[in-house]
Amino acid sequence: MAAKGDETRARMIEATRTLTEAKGYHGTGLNEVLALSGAPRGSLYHHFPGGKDQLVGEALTGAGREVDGLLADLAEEAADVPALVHALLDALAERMTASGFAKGCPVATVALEVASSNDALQQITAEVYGGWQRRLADRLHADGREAAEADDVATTVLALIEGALVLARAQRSREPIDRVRRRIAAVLG
Amino acid sequence: MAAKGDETRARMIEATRTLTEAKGYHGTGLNEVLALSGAPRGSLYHHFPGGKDQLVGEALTGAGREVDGLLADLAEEAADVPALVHALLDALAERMTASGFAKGCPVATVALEVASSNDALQQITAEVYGGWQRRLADRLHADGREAAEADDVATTVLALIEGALVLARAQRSREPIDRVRRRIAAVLG
DNA sequence: GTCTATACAAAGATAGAC
DNA sequence: GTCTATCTTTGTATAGAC
Repeated sequence: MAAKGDETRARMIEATRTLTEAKGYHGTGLNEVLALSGAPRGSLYHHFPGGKDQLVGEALTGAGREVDGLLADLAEEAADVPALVHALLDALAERMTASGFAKGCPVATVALEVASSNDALQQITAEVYGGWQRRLADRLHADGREAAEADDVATTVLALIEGALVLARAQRSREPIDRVRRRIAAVLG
Repeated sequence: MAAKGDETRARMIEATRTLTEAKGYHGTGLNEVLALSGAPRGSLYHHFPGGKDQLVGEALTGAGREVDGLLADLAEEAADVPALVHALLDALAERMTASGFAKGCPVATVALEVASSNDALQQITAEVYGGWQRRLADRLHADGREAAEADDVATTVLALIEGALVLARAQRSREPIDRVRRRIAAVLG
């Protein structure tokens, strides 16, 4: 059975995911994390001796794994890659509007903040994006694309999604996502 | 002739642009801005009575105007939109690598941080992106695209560029930009 | 009106009680 | 081993000297 400390630990990571997705690494205070998770102050460095970086790092890898699982599911269900991307964009747009434009890509905000100033976290964001890209490239390759082109297309699709999330959140509108969605067929042509 | 205070003011905005592009709104301290710009401590609230938000706001609008000017120049020089985007991606990739992956999109990092928590700055980032989108849509329309499609394509191109910059900075590699660049013809087809 | 010194709050991290 | 209280630093903002 799961110990109580493990639940607390999980709640702290979940709170960190929510807060860093909306406001980034520097915008998320550990006090906020404790308040949102309901965890007591002293538990923080007990569960995360590496401090804030460890906590945010685990939040990033957790979000990365979750999206990767979603991608794997969609890759299995969808008839083709356009259908996969359509379903993904719908899910992301819904999640974003439901959160009042607080939720977009769970790693992008932190990724941009740490890219040139925090090696440990930069490496984690790089690996998360690399995993998603590979998942898309594999499906494109399975559908008959040559490997090098599958890599180019997968990165392009991922960039398109990430960019649409940036624009949608910046403009507080799902329209950029919908516009990009209408052009997916052309992008994958 | 320009007063000395105006130069100091301009240097503070420039320093803010550099720092917020790399580390975001919350990651940029006013002490850092003062250190990088060489401005004295007391000048800050003299030149920017609105404090940090005014300073960052002016940095964002300045960066927006500068990129808009670049877009206008490229729109005039380039033979077609693919050539325009190629030139833009080349310039952005060069700028990014030359800065050690500190420079990507000058507004994206802040845009993601403030989207759901700072109304004044969110509005500025929304307007900056809106201006860039319009600039691209106008050129597409001038090239013969129907207006609604020009909007869709312009937003798609902008999203693609923004996403490529996110991935490139996260992975500290210009390869995502190069991969996207190779797919531009297909996207605009 | 330009700058130095400082106030006040919040950050991250730790020490020690239980 | 779980939590309370505190320590140090850094953040933004302001007051007052010149």
